[in-house]
Amino acid sequence: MRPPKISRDELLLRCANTFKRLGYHGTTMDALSEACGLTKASFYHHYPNKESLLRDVLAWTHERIGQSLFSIAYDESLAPHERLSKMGRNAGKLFLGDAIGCLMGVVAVDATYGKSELMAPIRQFLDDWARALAHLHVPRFGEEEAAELGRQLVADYEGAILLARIYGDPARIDVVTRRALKQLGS
Amino acid sequence: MRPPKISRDELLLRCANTFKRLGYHGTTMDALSEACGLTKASFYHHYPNKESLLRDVLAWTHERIGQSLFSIAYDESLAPHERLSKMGRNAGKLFLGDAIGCLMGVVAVDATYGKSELMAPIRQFLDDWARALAHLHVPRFGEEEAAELGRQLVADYEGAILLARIYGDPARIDVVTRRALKQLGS
Amino acid sequence: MRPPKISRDELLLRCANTFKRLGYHGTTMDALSEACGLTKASFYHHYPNKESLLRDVLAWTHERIGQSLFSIAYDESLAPHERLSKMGRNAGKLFLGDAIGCLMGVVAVDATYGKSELMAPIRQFLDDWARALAHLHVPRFGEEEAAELGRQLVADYEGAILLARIYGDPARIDVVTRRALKQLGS
Amino acid sequence: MRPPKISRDELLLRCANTFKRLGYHGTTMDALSEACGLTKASFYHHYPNKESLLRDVLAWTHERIGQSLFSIAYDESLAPHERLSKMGRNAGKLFLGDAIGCLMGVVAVDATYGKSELMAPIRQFLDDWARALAHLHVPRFGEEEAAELGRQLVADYEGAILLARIYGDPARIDVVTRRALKQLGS
DNA sequence: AATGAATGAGAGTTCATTCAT
DNA sequence: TATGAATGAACTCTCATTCAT
Repeated sequence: MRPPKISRDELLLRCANTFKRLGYHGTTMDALSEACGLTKASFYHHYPNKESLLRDVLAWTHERIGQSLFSIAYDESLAPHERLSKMGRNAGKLFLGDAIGCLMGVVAVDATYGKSELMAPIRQFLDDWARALAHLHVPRFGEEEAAELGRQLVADYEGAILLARIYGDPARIDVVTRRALKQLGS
Repeated sequence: MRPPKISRDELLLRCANTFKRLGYHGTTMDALSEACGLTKASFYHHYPNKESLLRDVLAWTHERIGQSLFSIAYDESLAPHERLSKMGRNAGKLFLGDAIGCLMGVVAVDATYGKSELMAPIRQFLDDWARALAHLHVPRFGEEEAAELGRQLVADYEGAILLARIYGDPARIDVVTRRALKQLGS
Repeated sequence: MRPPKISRDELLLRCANTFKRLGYHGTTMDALSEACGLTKASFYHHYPNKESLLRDVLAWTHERIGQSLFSIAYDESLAPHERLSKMGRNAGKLFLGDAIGCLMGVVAVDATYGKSELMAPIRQFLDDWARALAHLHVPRFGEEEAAELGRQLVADYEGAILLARIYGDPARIDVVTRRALKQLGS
Repeated sequence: MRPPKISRDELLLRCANTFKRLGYHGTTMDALSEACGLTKASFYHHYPNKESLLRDVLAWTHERIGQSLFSIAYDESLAPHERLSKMGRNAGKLFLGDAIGCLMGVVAVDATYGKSELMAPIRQFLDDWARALAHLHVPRFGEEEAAELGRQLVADYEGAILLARIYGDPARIDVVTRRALKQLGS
């Protein structure tokens, strides 16, 4: 048996980028397999269908962004505003590259209203993100208000990412971070 | 000659809602014609293809929201914070109903990256919205800063609408309005 | 009741030209009605369906070409070679104009093998033409050989018309006439 | 990997015959795929659309008839009149079988006037044929007159094939050969 | 007779998925 | 695992024809 031409990680990364760029309905199995350097039939050895692939892509993306972004919020070796700043910088990278956008937001928009079970993992992702951002605000605002601020910041980031995509202008994302830093008080 | 089964306005409204709910790629001509109470073939009597329909739907939506939302910003008989408040209330209605979401945002996400000419009308819509919101902030913040605040508010609203869609919770949109009112100073 | 916007003759002429240009399958009811300056629905007041229209178009064309072309062969006031020459000149006109081609040949090619009842009027047309040309050769070649020469000449003309269409070069048709004149002996 | 149900050659032959029988507009993708023993979707695995298929069918037909018909003209081991006779016999076979007709002529008639780029390969085919026939007449008539005779003979053959199709009488084609042999002088 | 609107049947094409080597 | 071939279902769009004023 030949070894796989592509690792699971590489495959998921490339598929995530493709979904992010084209949306769920706009992404064909051809586009996915080509992005992975496989033929369509070979691709099906890795995933039995488009939806189960998407599920894994969402989970993998959650995991990846959890480690490289959300985790920063809990790094007690840095001051809250330093963590927030670092998170903002990393967000800039994660939501750019290949195509501007947030996979979760993109999928939420065009795969919703018909496949509601896809919304659960997306909500979990956003909840996790909100929790991380909230954590930074607890010292200054208390549990309850921090939770609300976290949710608001997630919405702000998603809005900024969407506009960045539409205008082709990544800088819009940083605006959110700066406003949040001011609010936190550096 | 036989009377039309549906008026142009009614048709565009229903199609707009369908696109908003299912996205561009997720919307089939069958879905559109059924939404209008027509057969697929009859639908083509009104529009020659899906993309030209979308173009008209976008223009019509811009026009409609321009009149019912953006115009409020220029009603000098109200104080700025009253206008902002009214705009927020109307936004709540316009982006709900049938499906939570902003047509422009939805289309931008799943029809982008391939049909860049569709982005122009979407940007114009967002620019118009930002200009209206900016107008309210000029007295207090001056032209330049107001412009920036307008753009930020649009992003905030879009983010809130997206999260409202994902969580099925329309109240998220009001949060943006309240925050903006505080910023304006009532 | 309004008077018709178009006479029967004018309608048949325009439809004949359209069929000649686009072929039977390539001609749509839209093309036919537009050629007649009518809407599609109005067109159906004149003819109930495409095939019965074609039947009339073929009959009318036969009649028309019979009078302006075949009849020349029986004009005993001219010498045979003069009649042949005149027929050649008229053919040049009849098979050009609007589109190079012979309606009968065009229809035979793309409406055959499926609607064989359409072939009968086409054969009658060609038989009539062959008879006319044969008539010119009887004095010199006798009944039997003349009949064969008539059939051959029809084939020669049809071939020349086809090539004239393909190369966009009407002159090809005259070559047949000149060769026939030589054969007849002027 | 699964073996193809049909070879490229077989596919092109069957499609050529189908186009020849039904014309370009009269031939549906269903008819083509059925002729090849494939489903419509499978057919698209071989050719991406109807027009590119036609292009290949024309080129392949040119190639095939070039080898089995035109090449005879250049076989210097036979006397010119023997070559002409042999070409006539082969033509009889090539333009019969499955349906009487010349693919090039059929396509020229019903795919013309709108897709002029399809005419180029058809003209090349006819030019090649004319050149081959001309070659046989050079010894006796000289370059220039031979060229003209070649073109005339092609038109004669096309006319005869058309009439053979209309009357269902293949023998009409041989008449052209006999006349040409007499002209050449045996 | 004229016409804008409507429509069932199909045409060309794409897509997610399966087969067989 | 890899892959060229195959396919049913669905999708966008066209066409001949009918309806209703």
